[in-house]
Amino acid sequence: MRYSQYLLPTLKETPADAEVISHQLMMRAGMIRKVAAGVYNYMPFGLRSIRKMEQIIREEMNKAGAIECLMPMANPGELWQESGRWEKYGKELLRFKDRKNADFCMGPTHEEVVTDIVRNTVNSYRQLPLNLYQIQTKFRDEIRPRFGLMRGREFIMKDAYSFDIDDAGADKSYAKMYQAYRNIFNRCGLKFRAVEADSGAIGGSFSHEFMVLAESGEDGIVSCDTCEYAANIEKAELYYRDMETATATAPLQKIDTPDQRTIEDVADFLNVTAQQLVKTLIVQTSKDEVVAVLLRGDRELNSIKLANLLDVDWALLAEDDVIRQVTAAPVGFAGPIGLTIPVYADSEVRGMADFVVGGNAADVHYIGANHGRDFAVTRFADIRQAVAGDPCPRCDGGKFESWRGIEVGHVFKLGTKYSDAMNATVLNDKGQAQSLVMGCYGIGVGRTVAAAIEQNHDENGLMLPMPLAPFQVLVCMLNPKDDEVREAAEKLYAELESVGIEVLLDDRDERPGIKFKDADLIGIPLRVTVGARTLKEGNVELKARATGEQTEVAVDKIVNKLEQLVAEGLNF
RNA sequence: CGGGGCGUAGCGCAGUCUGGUAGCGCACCUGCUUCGGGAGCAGGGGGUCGGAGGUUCAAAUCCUCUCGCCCCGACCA
Repeated sequence: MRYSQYLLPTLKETPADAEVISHQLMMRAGMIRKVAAGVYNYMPFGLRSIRKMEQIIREEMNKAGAIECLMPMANPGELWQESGRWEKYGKELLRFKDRKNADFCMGPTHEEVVTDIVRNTVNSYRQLPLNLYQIQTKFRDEIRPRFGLMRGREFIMKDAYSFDIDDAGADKSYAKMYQAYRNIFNRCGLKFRAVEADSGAIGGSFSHEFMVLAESGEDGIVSCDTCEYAANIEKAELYYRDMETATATAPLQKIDTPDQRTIEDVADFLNVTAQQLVKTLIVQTSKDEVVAVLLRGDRELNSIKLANLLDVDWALLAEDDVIRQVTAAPVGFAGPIGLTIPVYADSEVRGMADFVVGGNAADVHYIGANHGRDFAVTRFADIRQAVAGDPCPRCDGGKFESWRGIEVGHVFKLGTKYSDAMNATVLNDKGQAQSLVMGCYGIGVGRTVAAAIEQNHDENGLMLPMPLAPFQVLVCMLNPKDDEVREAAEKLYAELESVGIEVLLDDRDERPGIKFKDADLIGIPLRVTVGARTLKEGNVELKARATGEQTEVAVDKIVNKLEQLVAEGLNF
């Protein structure tokens, strides 16, 4: 490709609305342009990386035995009504009507459609296992799209769905996908971790997320410093193997705490640490229950764990008027003593005695409070947010480390949730109808490219690894008006094309400074500079974008050298 | 959904408080010079100031409504 005839609109300045580095660089390098909030054009240069990502995914999926198909973006509402998600999915599901006033939605994921395919075309266990995948544009009307391709509303996703006759088969399908995902992200040169995750709105029983490690990641992850355990912070289990129920030693005492509402206020006022306080949260659930939740003063509630414990869709902190009604006190003085609603306490609270709690009255707290003696706990359970330093639930002595990650892939074991709801059965070897056991597996294509940029850039621009780079080699023709330079660069360009190397020839009539700055910005892994200075010696200059390493190579050796470097997939 | 901020040329911004008929840098076009890390000089094109309504002799500027975009929050007890 000739730069002079290509559409590669680079920006000298960072667009004002781009916050994270991948978004800024994708804009500046002319890879994407925004059309609306969370909706982007893939410009020619960016599309090349996207397509490479897709191809890596496609190859690994095929190798793992999955079969590519393509389902529609516009989904009939009736399929979603059948699964129950038409009501349940919420506002992220973009719904609309066709001219006959029939319900439709833009597919945010395709369990319904793929289940419909399989129930209509697969009748026997002999046709299983089956894994169908597609690489397709999805639409989710996100509350807050942000960070360019990182969280768009419209985005390209690879989604795969496995169908098995039984759990054991589903486990095998899951394991294959898990391995395929490892291969995919390894091929992209990404630093990532597979972590245990909450299965969220898609539903199901078990799942892993593939997290690319990056400061800008939206997800918190913890991993054990000793064993293999790693999990999304939403899911990370906490288990106290030596925790004993604490015994009360102090008497319960009511004390005045005028205007001391927050944990910090109360701790300071009583001259104790937050660890000696137990905070009482009033929580409202999707089933319209109100419960109290007890946590050590410095801990945070994990509302996903709580929702799972209570078997509800969501469990959120109650509105102020509900708190006032339940506690008969102003907000800030809730406590477990005398409450009539169920009280759920974090496991950690079991080991606490003689603590401070709110008094359910204005300006009153209790000290010397004890569960069992002063109030009853409906149930102790793991309901708090994990933090660095917490004990590992899987091994003895391991401690959590924490970091940020970008979720680029997610594998779920779904079970029979959708096949039951949509009556997708096959006959088993005894001739009986049996629900299919499903799994689903997604990769955010654009997000993975963005994540790769988060991990591979410097202050001058992109440094995408060879497998994802839009081109493999940039030939930088300095001063096209110099006949010798032009002819040498043109010849090199033609030769590289003929051996199948993806080459961009910068034949623009621009000053060297502009060409070098653009070269660094767009970050093609290998740059060959053809200029009068080195050409006199019969050489061109070879520079690796990622390392900055630079060397002169004879004109008649450069094609071989580049072929070799590209084949190795490495910057030298 | 709540809070904050911003919409003026392709990009980055000034002008808005204090109303007087739109400007700077980059980019773009023409010419000359220049040519190994974002050149110089000269000339030039491009904006219904997000939209609608209102106040006024006069509105980018003041008022009302509206649309779009960005950020933060949605864990206060």
